Amino acid sequence: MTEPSARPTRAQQRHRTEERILAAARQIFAELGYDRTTIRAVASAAGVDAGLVMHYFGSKDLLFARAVEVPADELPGGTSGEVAEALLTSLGRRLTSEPAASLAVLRSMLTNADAADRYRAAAEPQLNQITEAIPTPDADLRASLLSAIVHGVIAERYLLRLTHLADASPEQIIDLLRPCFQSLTTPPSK
Amino acid sequence: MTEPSARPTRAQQRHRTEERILAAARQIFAELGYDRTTIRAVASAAGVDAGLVMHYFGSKDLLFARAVEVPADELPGGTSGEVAEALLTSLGRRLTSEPAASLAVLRSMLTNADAADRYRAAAEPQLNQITEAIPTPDADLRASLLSAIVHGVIAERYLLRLTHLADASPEQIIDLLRPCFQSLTTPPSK
DNA sequence: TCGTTCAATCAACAAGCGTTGAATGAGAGG
DNA sequence: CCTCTCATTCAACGCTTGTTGATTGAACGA
Repeated sequence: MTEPSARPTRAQQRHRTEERILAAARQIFAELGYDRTTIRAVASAAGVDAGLVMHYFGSKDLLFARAVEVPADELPGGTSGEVAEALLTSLGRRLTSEPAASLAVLRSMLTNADAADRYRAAAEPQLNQITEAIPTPDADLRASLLSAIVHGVIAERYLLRLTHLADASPEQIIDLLRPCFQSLTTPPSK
Repeated sequence: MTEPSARPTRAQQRHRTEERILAAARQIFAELGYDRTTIRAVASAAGVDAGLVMHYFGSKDLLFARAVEVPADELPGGTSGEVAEALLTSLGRRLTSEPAASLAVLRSMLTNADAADRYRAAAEPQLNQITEAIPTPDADLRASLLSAIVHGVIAERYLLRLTHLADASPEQIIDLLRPCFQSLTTPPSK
């Protein structure tokens, strides 16, 4: 008979503390980027000692890796038009909720090689999916442009906080971008 | 009679050294971003002592400010179609030559508040120019999206080096983006 | 020519960083 | 109850960083 809110077992305690550290790490990495985030700051935000963070995660790099690992959301393939619409709804999801983990990657991407690799790794299957759906020889370039647009919009909305982009509703942004995505996924009509 | 290649005067010598430091700073800031760039690395790349960099520029922040100050290139106003085309040629210019100064800003933007302000300050007049040319109530959002696209493409080409984007010719990229820019600068036709 | 200026170097500081190893003290297991 | 485990803390290390002040020596002005 395990009482519901009894004293936690050791394994539970460890797991809770790890999660608390990871949550703090995600938030601070997202706010400050990799370089400016210190292990001491993460530890103090999680209410533990810096040594404990090292003891649990091994190094700052490994902590970053654990903090930002996230299941890449699936992007179903299909015709070019379907992929365009799927990309738009995926963008809409990322414009509605604000996942600290992917913001941490996005902010650290330009200065941390590991974050850049992680970004590429997360982007690659999506890029391939898009590429296959576009029936033109320059499909890979078109897919890369789509990716650049998505991440440019997210970066300027959440990280740079350009006012007009930060205030707009996701639907408004998506509606404005729909013709762009359609023209990039569709071969020249003539 | 000032011989052409005589021993340089003191003022000349100082100016040359300052320029050498600034060039090194631009390159290293562009490669590594603000945080990872050290004054010692800049000094050594310029072939001088780190103390001299401080003596000339006062602080790392001021050095960064001097290194990335750049005359904002003019963007002539006009009809919405003209602005779209002007934006495209401006993008083409930035995809052809590779100005280290603006890459330094771009790379440091997400982690250095000064770089972010600088980016905003450089983008604002262009944004206004674009906004005025678009005859819709959501003109400012459209302008912000155009800016996000431009910088997203540049970032993924030069900083992240996504292969398909890095290899493509500027003309190819511009041709693919033209419909996007036209749809964003033009009110819904129906 | 003499004193001043100033470009340039050198050595050092204080602070902050990631990281380590020993110490503590409370749970787990027999 | 005794022992082992392990979550957690603490103090310290070696290093790098931005920044400073003294110092040198050559160009400059009178």
